Amino acid sequence: MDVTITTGTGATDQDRKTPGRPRSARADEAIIEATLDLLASGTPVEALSIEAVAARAGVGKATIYRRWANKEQLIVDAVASIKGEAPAIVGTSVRDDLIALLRPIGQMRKNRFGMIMPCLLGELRRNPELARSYSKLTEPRRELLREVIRRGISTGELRADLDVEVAAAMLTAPLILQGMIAGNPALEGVDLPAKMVDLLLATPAGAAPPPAN
Amino acid sequence: MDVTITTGTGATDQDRKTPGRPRSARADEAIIEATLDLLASGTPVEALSIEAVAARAGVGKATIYRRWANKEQLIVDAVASIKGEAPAIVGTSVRDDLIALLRPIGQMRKNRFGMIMPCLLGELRRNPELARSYSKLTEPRRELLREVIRRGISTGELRADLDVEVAAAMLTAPLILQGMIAGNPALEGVDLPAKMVDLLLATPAGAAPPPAN
Amino acid sequence: MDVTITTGTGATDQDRKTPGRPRSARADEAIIEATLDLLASGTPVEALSIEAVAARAGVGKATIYRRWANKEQLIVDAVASIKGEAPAIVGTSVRDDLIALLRPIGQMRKNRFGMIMPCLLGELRRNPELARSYSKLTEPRRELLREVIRRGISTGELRADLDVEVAAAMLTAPLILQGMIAGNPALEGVDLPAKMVDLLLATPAGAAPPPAN
Amino acid sequence: MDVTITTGTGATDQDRKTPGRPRSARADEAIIEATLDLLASGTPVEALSIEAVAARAGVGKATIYRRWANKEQLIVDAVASIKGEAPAIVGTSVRDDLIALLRPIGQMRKNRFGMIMPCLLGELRRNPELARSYSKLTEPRRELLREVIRRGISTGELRADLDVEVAAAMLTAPLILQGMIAGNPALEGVDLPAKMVDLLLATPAGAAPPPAN
DNA sequence: CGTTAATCGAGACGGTACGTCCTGTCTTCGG
DNA sequence: CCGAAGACAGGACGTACCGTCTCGATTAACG
Repeated sequence: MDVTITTGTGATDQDRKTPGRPRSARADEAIIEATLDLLASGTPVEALSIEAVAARAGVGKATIYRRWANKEQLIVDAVASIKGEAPAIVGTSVRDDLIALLRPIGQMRKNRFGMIMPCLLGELRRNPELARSYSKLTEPRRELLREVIRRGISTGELRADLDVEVAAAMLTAPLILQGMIAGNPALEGVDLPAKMVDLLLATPAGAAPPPAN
Repeated sequence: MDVTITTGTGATDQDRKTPGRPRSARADEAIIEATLDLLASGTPVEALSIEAVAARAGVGKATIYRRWANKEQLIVDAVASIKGEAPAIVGTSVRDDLIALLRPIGQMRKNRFGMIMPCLLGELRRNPELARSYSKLTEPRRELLREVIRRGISTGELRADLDVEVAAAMLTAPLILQGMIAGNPALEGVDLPAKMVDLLLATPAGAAPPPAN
Repeated sequence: MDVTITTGTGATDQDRKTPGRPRSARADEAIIEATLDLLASGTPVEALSIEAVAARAGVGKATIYRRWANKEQLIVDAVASIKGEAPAIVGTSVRDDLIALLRPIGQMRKNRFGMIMPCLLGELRRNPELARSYSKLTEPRRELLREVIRRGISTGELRADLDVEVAAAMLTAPLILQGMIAGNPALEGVDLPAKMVDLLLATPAGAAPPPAN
Repeated sequence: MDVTITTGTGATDQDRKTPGRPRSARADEAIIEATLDLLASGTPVEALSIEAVAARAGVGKATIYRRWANKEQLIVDAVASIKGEAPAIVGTSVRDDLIALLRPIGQMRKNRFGMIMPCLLGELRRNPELARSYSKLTEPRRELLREVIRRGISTGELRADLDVEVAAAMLTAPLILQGMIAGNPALEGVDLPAKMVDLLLATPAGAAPPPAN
């Protein structure tokens, strides 16, 4: 077994042209599109069948299996393809920047990304490689967050004893949990991002602004 | 079709005894036991088949379907039945209590509860009733945590501007995410519970105690 | 008809008083009636389920199993209970008597007995005891037929070289086959009983009557 | 849902080749063979399960359901496939020919065809199309018989007032009944074919040949 | 410019599991 | 003890997908 499953990116390292008919790009698109369609239209991820994807894409099942080794990888690729939305832009105060960065996480529930992700968690748990590939996907946003935190520390806006990674986790995890999973009804009406950021400020919010700068 | 699926709680509405042979308690146990056995022995939740549970429990499939409408509810009931371990006990300082309370959450990864839960998230997301029943399961521990936080605020150990719910979320969510899902490699060696608790102390850990205030 | 439905346990006809509550005759009737109802209303014999009979009779399944060892015996008893119609009466000439005796056999197709019997053939084939009990059921009619044939031979109306059993078989079998099973379309409009009897007359029908008598 | 179940004849309406992988002829054979094996090895027809056929044939259940809409049609096709043995050949006297033609019918009891057929009668009764297809199967033998009878009438060996169809029915029906169903014990040792044929001879067997007539 | 070889759609293949139904047995209750 | 109700273990039903395979028909680039 020495199959080459190109999985999307398909960086054909070398110039060695494969003989025979090349793979149809239209099929790729149609498959991804069909997958997202089905997921968005309510199909639970675990109940998504390759058969249905093939039918909706107007494609033979083998055409899918030729590209993706299994259902999960297809779904991950499909999800990755929608993840391309631009992240938030940076503004004036560190507090505002953090809040702007965090807010969309809490609203995942409402978009199709939030509908799909929780169902992948089980698979992510079992398949570390997949988890890594997913984490690479979200890395840019996380890096952005870390940078803002670092800036906050250096400007004195945030507590000096902050560990950047720990702070990032404390800020994002509650939102992710709230966004993906059922969440705590006691937090329903609360402006969670602001409240959390305030807890990490060097000076309690509402108090005098940080000494200088 | 007017089936009664009793699912565990078995609230005998009234004293009216149901006619016919009563359901066997041994079957109940055998089914739950078989389910946990299979899950603990590596079967991915989504791949757990009623057929296999029935076979291992030495029970007809109908006996399972008579009690649980679907696989997910069976799994939730099964999981609920193992969750009964007593939570941590309270000690001396608020900081130590919090850490003692949080530490086991981060170690879920290693026990079978941590193996099972992530796979249920998708189902929890779609099925609010199920989510509620699950949340009732974890409520005692959450309440304990909230109490300790409240105590910390009143003694002045924790920041006065803490929202109890927000603080609880910030402390638990990172651990849950780290425990259930792959998590951040940058946090691998870190004593997350301690680091997080320290960030919510009124006075940075190691510094002088709060100035009366 | 003196049906003793005890089929199996049998021997209720003694004075030995059984202790406890006696079996309800209403249940017996209801079960038989329900069985015939279901069969007559199109249910294929092989698809008749004890469950359905019990439900329609308003009786527990165990009540049926207590009386009949299995489905086939229940059906046979049920069929036996409708078989009690009086056989034909004997008249003037042997030819007319035979025809009168044979005609109803050909019309079985139209009554519910004809609907039910063919489905029992398979069972009769495998279960000789059952076959014997069925044959006992039809014996009176067959004996009547043999008697008429014997009379015909002695009066000279029928061929002298007739074997009574063989003649009876030749007269009844085509009608049974035609009545129970699909039958030959070429025989659809034909007055089969008359034609067959004529072939066994000593003198061809329409020719001069037998010499003496 | 617009499935085509080809069931044997497979009249390819047009030359238009169906796309996709063609159906495997080996599977066809294996299924039929397994069906006959099971039936011949004692399985009552009504108890024959598709599951068992599939298992013995080494075939998926779907492969069977793709070809036959239900169990009965599968069985009929299976039976049809064994019925192909050449019928008897014609000889010298009409009497001998008839007897040679009839004898195998009475011996059906002993071969697997005789084991299987009675169980199909119920189905034949309910399903006229099926009955027709079965009757087509036996037609060649019946036609042969009719021909011999016609020859017997024209040569004067058989009674002149015979109706061919009626005579055929009288000769075959008793044998079929005796062969398929339990039958009359009084006929057990009798050479039924010979006895019956003799009754239709113009001159009683052993007597002088017909007087020219 | 015809080979050659991998692609395409379609759909059959051997399987597994589904959730329903029925079997024949058992276990309870109330009469 | 009977009758009803209904749970029990078992097993077949017919369906839906799985992941693989085999078709005839396209496509390119290579020779």
